[in-house]
Amino acid sequence: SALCPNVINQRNLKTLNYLFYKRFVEKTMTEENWADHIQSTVGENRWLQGHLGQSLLRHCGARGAARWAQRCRLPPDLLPRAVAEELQLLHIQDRVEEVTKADSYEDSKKKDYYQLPIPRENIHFLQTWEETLQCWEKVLQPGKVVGVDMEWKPSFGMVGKPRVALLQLALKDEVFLLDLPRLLEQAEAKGEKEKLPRFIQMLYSDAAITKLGYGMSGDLSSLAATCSALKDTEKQMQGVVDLLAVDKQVDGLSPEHSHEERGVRQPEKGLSLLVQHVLGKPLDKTEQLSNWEKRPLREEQILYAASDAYCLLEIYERLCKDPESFGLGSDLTESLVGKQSKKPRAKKQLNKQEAPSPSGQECQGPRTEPSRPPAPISPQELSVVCDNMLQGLGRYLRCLGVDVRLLDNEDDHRKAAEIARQEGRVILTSGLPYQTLRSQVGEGRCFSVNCSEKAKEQALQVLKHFNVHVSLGDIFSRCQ
DNA sequence: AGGATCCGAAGCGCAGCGTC
DNA sequence: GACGCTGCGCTTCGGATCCT
Repeated sequence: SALCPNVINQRNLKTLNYLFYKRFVEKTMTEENWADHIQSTVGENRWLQGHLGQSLLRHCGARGAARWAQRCRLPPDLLPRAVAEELQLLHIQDRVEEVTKADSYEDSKKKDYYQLPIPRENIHFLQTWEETLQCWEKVLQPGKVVGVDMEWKPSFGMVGKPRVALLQLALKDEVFLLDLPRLLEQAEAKGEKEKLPRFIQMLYSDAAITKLGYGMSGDLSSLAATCSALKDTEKQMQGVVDLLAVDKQVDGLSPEHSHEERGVRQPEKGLSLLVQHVLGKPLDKTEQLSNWEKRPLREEQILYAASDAYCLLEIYERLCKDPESFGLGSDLTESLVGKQSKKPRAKKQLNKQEAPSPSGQECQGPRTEPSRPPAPISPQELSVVCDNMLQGLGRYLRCLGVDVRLLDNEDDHRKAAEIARQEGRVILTSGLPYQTLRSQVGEGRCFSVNCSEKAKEQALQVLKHFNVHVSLGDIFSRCQ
């Protein structure tokens, strides 16, 4: 089967082509990662090796192809002749180059990227059960805050869900990298299959341990695919903070005020961008797409994996310290932990007017005001802008002497916000727009009217809310 | 590539409003 | 009261984005 183009070979050939696209067209893969993937795709399959040789010649010429062929250990007899000849020459030059290679890239990278603040010795790569037990004892303690992340091999053209190849747990002083495939395999051999899943289960379901992640649902679905015993982890988990949720709030409210550098580089996104915002420097993501199933892991991979989990701790700590400066409520922990139960999507609850307040922000709906009634005002002192849905109410209020502005039919809610700001008016609206408008205008500058009431009832509602006292002289006072 | 999620646009039924 | 117009609320769908 190594020689004929059967189904599996065809699929791997497709993957091979895609990898060429990534490396030479999109240019989004480092040499190391690319070589790893190429090797794991082609393996010892001579048919694929032949294809690889030809593709290399096509994409990088005889000289370049020879380099890659050497690196991927392609048998010379399968290479196009021109490449094989270059390969001979290369062997001679190689010695010289090895010396200069080492120092070139070390410096260039660092400094510009987030660096792990803990020494290398404190990153532990765990492959045995005994080591894992020690990790366990340190992690499973009430009050701990743990950065959690996972890595798996990207599924370039492969079928089926990816299996987790590495589980990273970051504590304040050390990071544990669990070689999941290895540990599971070992446990299976010993007939202790449930042990590791149980540990993970305990970690996720313990509300006293704060788990930090970024986009955890993806991690968890991979985890479920890796180990069937962990299918329900997502449902049972407690004490989880997903920093992806924070990311949006930080982004939306204070877009890059931490650094005034513009134009130079902006390709940072996702977690890297969040790290840049909060900690100053972005994350080096070059290892993200590497082959996480290959052992041993390269040093760069180990550092990347550890940083990815550890930076969560640092971000969290920083955000907890002064959440306000990042535009977050002061109750960061609670709100985010609470937010985890995001599954039940707000469906029909909105009908009942009382907006659910998901993260504890006070809502200024019609029913929250009676705590401290302001001094009564006359209708002339109230300026409002009415949603076009509430034209009836608008006219009614106008008759009572209130300064009312009605939206034209083609205007949308942004217009209402604009007018409200420019003319210092309070917005009267209903339903969903209330939620959006409230966030756009100042405190108490937006009032939600119950749509199911008649205009008269609505008007009474408004007058009561703003404590407006209507006298006989006010009525029709705005009419010429 | 492939999977998950988010977000906005579009479609649809319903109901208020104005007009006759 | 019938009719047309219009916005709301809900659902669906596709594109963008992020993850490995």
